[in-house]
Amino acid sequence: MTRYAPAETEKKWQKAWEEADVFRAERDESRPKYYVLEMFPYPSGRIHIGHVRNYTMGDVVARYKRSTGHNVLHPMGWDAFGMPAENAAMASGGHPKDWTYQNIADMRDQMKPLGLSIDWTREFATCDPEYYGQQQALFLDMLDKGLIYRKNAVVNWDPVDMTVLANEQVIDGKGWRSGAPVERRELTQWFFRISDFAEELLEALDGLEKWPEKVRLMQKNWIGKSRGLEMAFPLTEPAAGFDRIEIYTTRPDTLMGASFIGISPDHPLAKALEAENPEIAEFNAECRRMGTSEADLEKAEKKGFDTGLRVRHPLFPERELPVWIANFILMDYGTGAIFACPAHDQRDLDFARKYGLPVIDTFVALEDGKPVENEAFVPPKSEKVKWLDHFTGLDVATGEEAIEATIEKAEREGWGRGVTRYRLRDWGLSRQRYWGCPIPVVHCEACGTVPERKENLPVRLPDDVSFDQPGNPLDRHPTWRDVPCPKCGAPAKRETDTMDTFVDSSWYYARFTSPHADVPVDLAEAEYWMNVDQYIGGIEHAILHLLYSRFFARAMHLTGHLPGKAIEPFDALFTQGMVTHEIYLTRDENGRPVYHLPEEVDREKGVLKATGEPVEIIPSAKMSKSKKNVVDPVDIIARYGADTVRWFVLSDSPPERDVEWTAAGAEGAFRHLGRVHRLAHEIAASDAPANEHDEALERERHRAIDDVTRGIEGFAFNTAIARLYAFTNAIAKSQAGAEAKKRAVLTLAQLMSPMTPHLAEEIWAVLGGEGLIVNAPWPEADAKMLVEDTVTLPIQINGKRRSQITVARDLAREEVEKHALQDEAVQRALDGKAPKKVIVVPGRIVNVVV
RNA sequence: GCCCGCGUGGUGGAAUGGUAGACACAGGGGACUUAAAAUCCCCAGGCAGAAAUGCCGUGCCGGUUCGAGUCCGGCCGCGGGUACCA
Repeated sequence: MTRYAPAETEKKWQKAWEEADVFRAERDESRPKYYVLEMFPYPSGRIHIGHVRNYTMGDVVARYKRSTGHNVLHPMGWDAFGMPAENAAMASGGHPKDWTYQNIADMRDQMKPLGLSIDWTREFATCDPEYYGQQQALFLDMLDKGLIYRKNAVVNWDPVDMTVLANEQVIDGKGWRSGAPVERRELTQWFFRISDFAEELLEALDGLEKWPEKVRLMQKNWIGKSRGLEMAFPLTEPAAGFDRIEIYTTRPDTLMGASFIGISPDHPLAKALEAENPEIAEFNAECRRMGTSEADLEKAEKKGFDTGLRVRHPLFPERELPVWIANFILMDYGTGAIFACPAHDQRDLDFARKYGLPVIDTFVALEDGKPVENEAFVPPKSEKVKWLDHFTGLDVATGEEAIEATIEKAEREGWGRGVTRYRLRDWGLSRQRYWGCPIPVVHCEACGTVPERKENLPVRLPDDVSFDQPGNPLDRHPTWRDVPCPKCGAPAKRETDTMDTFVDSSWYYARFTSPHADVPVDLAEAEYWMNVDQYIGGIEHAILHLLYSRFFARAMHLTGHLPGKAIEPFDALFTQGMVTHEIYLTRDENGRPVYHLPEEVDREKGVLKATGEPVEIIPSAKMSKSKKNVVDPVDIIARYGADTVRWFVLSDSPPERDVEWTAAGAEGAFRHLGRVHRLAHEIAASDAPANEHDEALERERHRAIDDVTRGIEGFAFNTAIARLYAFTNAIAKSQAGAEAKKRAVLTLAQLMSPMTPHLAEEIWAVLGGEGLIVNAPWPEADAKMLVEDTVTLPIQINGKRRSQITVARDLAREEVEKHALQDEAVQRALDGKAPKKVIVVPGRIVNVVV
């Protein structure tokens, strides 16, 4: 008998699929289509176990849908622009392009042995000029439609390297290479008007029924619709050309608790005051000496500066409030100015206590309402509270009621307007980097900003660049940068910023429907293939990538590049958990982390093998190359074969949950597949006659079909596999005849085929299945074979399981109760008394309360 | 800080509000073998007990319910996102 030898058989079946060209997807109106897509990878150079998990899940869905008669589109490509390629070029002197294409070749070589049912004829990389040229065409059409505009925005500026840093490159407020404290600096940048779509993107979330609730909730909160009041506080004396400060608040009901006005260091008034007051200039400069990330700003120590200016409270003209510049107020939200109500906002309270500002209660709890001391009183807006002499006359009311009453009063009296605002900001797409899609515009002194002509697309990245100095090499590339104006022909300069890589990944799913078209998307193909029926990817993309894609699909529709049906491009979304692994780090002389590979660390002693230096161990974190905690699955594939790895990653954990990676257990998966292989050969050689055990095995076969099918449909791959273990055990133990066993093993092979396609083909061939299993229709369970005549019910006494009874499946409730009360354990517990209550849940449980 | 998740045996995990620990991994015992490997069989949450069985047990505290791992409230811990990592 042949041993299970995946190294040989997996290649053989991959060749058979290739020769039959089974995974090529062609438009075919006569068959229902199914488009399954996994989030495409960044070509870091090595696949990691998270990729394997992601693509195996997608492959299970793709293969299952194929066998249920669908015309399946299952493509693969590369999210190939981005910072790591430039970092590699800076570190080792190569070119981002060479690095990227080499990585793609390497990763493709690592992926192919997995036997994924991918239509490789549709493969592309976002750094292919054929792709990014079409992206430039989309940009021009969107610019023409008014979906894109320019404005100033802040970036992280490294004053030593004289370059813009990504948030990731700012560590503890310092540039990652120079170590210099970063500054916030304003640049003119391109923006998508995504905030114009805030309401629509919010409302459409309700229709995404096949998306996880948590993702919809995250997006809802991110869009952040709020109802509030816009109003102005007049300055007691005009200053720096301002006579008032416009604020926006979602809690106008607490206006009488206002204790000061806070403005952002980037507020126009704050900037104007810098010219007059060197102390303010210094304070603002200090505030700007930090990164731009929201997390950093919010977590930074709260600091303020009293401008000395005063405003008059519009409702209580006798009250004057001081105007402070505060580092925690963001210019991007609202108007960049707030009124602070320390009694009902913890951050305001901390600030007030620090600077000795008043704390004025506006409401207290209904029961034992006490004034605020060191903890702000912030009940839910829907909770009734006792108002203290409220200006609307309310006494006991909820926050919501008080807000509405305040807005109504403000509008009636003319000192404020109720407005709806969104937290969502426009999407800045400019990046001051080389390795991205060039923004196809030219800046002309006479004509201003001029779009490139479409016939000149793609605007190709120049190859002759170097990364031996910091900054964007496009800025110092005269023959690429200096071009004639497309409009007037005068000397002009190309835009040297490139696009955010999120733009690349916001439409690749549409490009896959016609990857070689000479327009961005062939509408006939998109009409057939869109939408993506099942999208699969990491939960870390729950907001940005998915929200940008939803916006971009709408923008593409408005510019005629997608049919209206595709404005929500992903019908169903599954967010897989991340594969995590320990991180090992030491610190350099400046306290900055230095990461180490697992093999460099003595895990037992917690030290570096080479130096004996102690390492910090972070127990669990997302795998990332920069943190050096990526585990390479290639060795395991080489050792056990693709089917074992596929089986193992699916069986190991529920797909939506994060998993700490450990290879322990892969061996067991391999042994099991070997067992299935052996079982198939034994049964193929058997001629045991039909007998009385056949029916039981046949019933088990139908139950397995039913359970596994439901497991796959519901993304419960781990339990589907547990069921397949049980089915295998049942076949092995069964004494049924050879025919019944053959039927069972053929079904086992089919049920396993989405997970372990090579082994399934092998078994199918051994047992004389017709053609390739990949082309065989999915087995169907006979409902009649699934029902049992009797059912065993647990009996609880006072909610604790004490006994059980076996009764006919359809026995009446009263009869079940009667039987249960006869039970010995129940009799003992009752001790002759009548039960207080008996609960019978038919088919499930009996609970006797004594 | 804010938003969203997650927390169950030695380990991965299972469980429409209804028998907590399915199915595995690691482990222990046994069969086969000269031996080993491979394979097959059995055991296995904790405590007490020879056993029957009893008590305890799903991060912690409280609540709803005949019944809570599951629902609600409050904590603790961990993870993701936080708009220039992808």
